[in-house]
Amino acid sequence: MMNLTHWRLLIAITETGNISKAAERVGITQSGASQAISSLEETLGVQLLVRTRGRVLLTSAGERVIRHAKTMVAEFEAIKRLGKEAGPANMNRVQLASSPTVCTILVPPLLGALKRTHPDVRVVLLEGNENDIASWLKDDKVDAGIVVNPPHDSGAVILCRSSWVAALPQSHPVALSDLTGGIDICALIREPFVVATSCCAINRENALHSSTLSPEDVRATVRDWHTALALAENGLGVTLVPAIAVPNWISNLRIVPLSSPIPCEFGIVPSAMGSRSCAVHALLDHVRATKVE
DNA sequence: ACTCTTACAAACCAGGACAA
DNA sequence: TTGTCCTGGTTTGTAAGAGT
Repeated sequence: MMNLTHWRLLIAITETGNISKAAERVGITQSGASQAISSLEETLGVQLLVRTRGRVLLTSAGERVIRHAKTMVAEFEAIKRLGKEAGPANMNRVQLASSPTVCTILVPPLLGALKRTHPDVRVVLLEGNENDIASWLKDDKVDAGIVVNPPHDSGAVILCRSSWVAALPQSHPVALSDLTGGIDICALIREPFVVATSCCAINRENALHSSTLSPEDVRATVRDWHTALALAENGLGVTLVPAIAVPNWISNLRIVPLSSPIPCEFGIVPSAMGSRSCAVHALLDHVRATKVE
């Protein structure tokens, strides 16, 4: 007969090197542990441990068995977590990943409106960079994530549409010129440049990628659009950000649309786990029902 | 000799399976 | 639903082996 206690005990013995301590750790008596291991060895028909006075060691068969035992116990713990996460307390919970910049811009109004339409849905926000968000979505660590220009096959629901705009210091020679009709991105990339990668490092779907152009003189590469704007405001260079990322408090910058507009979409992408969650569907339905700007 | 650790046996208990 | 049987685990007591 084998059960999880046997495997936990075996793992504990290899970690403590001592049957008595291992027994204490898994909550059985020394005698019970000794008998349990003997029973395990008898059932498997192979010796798993070499008992010496100072230390109990694994045989080569034991080494092979313990690898499977650890997997088994880990899988069982994962199943338990799954049950806990799917329990009544978490049925209406959505873990939503987002970059700090997007959290600032899009998430507060989204959550405010969601609270009115779906007061029972509880959103837990997780801030991370774009790599974190991609990894969390892939590994089902979150239910959904906000992604810039999500792939069409990702099941994303578009939360917001915007377009890229140039931000230039007020005193910049280009900013002083006639920019009726927008600014040509080719002219922009010859200027000292602040590159903002926020949310765009994964699929490179930023304005520069869309235009297949590279700035000639990169003065800084930052993640946060607000940081890029602050650097531009202080004369470090020009930058490109989505129009919705430009806050009201910007005063020393001239914000100019591109002469050839490059669109930018923000979508909520559900993870595999999230796509099976009622709460995530409620969130996505709410976004679908909301008029996208 | 003493201590520590492990192994073993016997009695007992708890829980599950099953039949009535 | 209840009683019986079986299985697995615990406790208690004891013995053996090895280190100090």
